[in-house]
Amino acid sequence: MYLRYLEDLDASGQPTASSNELAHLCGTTPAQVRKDLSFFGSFGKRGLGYPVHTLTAHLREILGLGREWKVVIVGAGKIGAALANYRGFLQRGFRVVGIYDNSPDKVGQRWGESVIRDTATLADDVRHEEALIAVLAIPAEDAQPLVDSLVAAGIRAILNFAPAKVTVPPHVSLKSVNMAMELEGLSFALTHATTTSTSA
Amino acid sequence: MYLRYLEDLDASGQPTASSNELAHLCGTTPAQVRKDLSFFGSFGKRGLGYPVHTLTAHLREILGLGREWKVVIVGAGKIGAALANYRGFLQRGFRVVGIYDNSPDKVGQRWGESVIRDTATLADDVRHEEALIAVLAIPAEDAQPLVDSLVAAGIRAILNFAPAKVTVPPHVSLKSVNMAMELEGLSFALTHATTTSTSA
DNA sequence: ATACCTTTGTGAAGTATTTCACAAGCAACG
DNA sequence: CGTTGCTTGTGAAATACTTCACAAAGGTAT
Repeated sequence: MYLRYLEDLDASGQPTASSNELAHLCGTTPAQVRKDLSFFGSFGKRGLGYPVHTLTAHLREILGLGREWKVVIVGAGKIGAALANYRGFLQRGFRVVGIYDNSPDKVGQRWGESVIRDTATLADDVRHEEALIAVLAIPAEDAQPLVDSLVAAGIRAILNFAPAKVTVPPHVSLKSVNMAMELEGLSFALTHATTTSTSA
Repeated sequence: MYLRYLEDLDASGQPTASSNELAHLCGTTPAQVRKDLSFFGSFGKRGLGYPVHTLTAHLREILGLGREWKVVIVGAGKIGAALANYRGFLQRGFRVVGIYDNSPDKVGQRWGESVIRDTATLADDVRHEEALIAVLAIPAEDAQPLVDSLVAAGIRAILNFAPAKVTVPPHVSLKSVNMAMELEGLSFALTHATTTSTSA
């Protein structure tokens, strides 16, 4: 989150930012900002604040964005299309090396520079290309079997958009985004609206 | 999260579930399950566990899913399409009452049962229909102005898929999903992979 | 060079959350 | 109908996180 706002500040040419300023941007407190950043090192200058450009570079490094990550997208539906189109990935070092689907209608279609491949070849491709990250945008019922084959093929992280429970062994990182669950969180907030305000 | 797994158990006909069982399903601990549920009431039977069907109903009520929420989708791109297609919303009481876009090419197109309307009419429609939830799937630069007009029109909750910072007044709930940020979290986990395993 | 203003980095204090551990409740069985 | 085995609900303990508050710097103006 800090990286996001620091990039904006950097682009606007601002040389430094105080914890107070970052806190207001990020919706947190100055003390929180200082504690968070101090966990990774001592980046600021007293009396002046944090050097925006340098700190941005440090955070990128900390997040592991100094290298290129190969990503496969599984599922050439609407969400898969949205992800494949999203320029933000490449900008941040995530290179989509393949888009997969198991429908014969879709396999072979051209999407931008890439051609949709058959999910049957996914595991071999992952192994061969050494792709470490997979993004899943497939029906719920296909999720777990596919995850298992990806894990067997050496995948190391999975971003799951399928509305399904998936489990992975401890050495694989997993993050699930469930749109229905997000809306339910909002429903809860609305139902119990006092002065309570959710954000971020 | 509990609701998700309880629904599965309910569908499979299982009459009760212990905190231990729920914990394993949800990737948490039995004590955590009991503390969480006890916050809202005393649902379980000692020696037996929690009654799956009853608890499911209780959680739905707690989450505010006992009513219908009117939702507008703004942005008829790929993500908007994915959201509009998603059957999960209706199943959970979220009824999409309108899909909006500001591109003349898109306005008027039919998508399933609905026709894409012009964003220019959005604020009036929200006011008139009394839609309380908006889902944003639009370019980053359009996000804040649109949010402001939605807020002025009486929207009460926003689910934001635009990769942009948006701010809302305290009486409006906001949840943002940023795909690049999710991937960066995975990148961090991979970069600092020791035995550390992220999940959920 | 000195005084003064600003802002970091960080122990200590204050909150919040999670885990422990166990009494009390319920069902089943003989 | 008592005994046994399992499971909840919950105070208390343990752990984690956030905020406070202030000494130590860095800059700036005179």
